Amino acid sequence: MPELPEVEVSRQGIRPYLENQRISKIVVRDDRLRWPVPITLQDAVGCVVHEVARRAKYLLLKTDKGTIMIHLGMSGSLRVLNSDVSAEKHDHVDIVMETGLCLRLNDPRRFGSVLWEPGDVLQHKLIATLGPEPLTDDFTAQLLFERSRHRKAPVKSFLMDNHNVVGVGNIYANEALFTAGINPKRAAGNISLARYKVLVDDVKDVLAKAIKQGGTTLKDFTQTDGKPGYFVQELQVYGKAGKPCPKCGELLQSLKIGQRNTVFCSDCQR
DNA sequence: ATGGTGACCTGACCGC
DNA sequence: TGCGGTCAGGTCACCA
Repeated sequence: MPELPEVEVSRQGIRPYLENQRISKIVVRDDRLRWPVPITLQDAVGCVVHEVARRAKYLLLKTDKGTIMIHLGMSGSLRVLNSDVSAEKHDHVDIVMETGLCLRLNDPRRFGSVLWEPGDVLQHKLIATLGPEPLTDDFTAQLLFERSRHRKAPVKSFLMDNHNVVGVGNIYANEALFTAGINPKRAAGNISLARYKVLVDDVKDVLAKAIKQGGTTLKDFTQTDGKPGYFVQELQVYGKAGKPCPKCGELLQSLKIGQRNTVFCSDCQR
């Protein structure tokens, strides 16, 4: 589920229940996530969460002693509920607040992670080398253009590479390249500045729109039914191989780029 | 440095 | 009903 929009929607959803509240207990039912959940995570107990931030797809629960870093991987999701609600399958970690509410991570595939960084979280190994946030002014066509010169990797792989820009996952890479009219196989180094301008605008548009719409589905993070999820979006190409292109009617093609399913229109995307 | 691949996991789905 | 194969929204480590 999580691409950047869902992570941001999750951040907004959990924030009111965590900010300025003290952590009273952390329950780790299964520490076998992408990286083992560290024992030091318990250092967060007793701390007040003063900010719920986000960097790339990491949610950052900041305290005076350090930061809890949560990544949802491919299948993770978060809920806020009363801590006495019994855990279900794949409910691996609870961060229990003094209010009696807890943040509960469910992650069937265990590709997610929960880590503890006592120092500057932006210097953490997994975060320090990341590219700019797509929804800030740091993400520019000029940057993509310069970074991509002499690169022969497909533009789709280039766009999904966290070192160039964070938070563009498979769905939105497909969507943005479609909207921008760029063939996903085209070498990144072979795309003009003008076309990167279009692409950057379209990446921003599609992400912003998804966040906005995702927000509307998120009625109440404390509900136990209906997980806070993504919902059906107006996706134009993702998951629609073999169907007509929304622009020209030609059938959408699919192929694998970097092991990921890629859908595009061979007429509209050059 | 770059780019391509395997690996980490579970669950849903499809065809036999 | 069961079994095997395939696929899935991420991303790091490793090798040529």
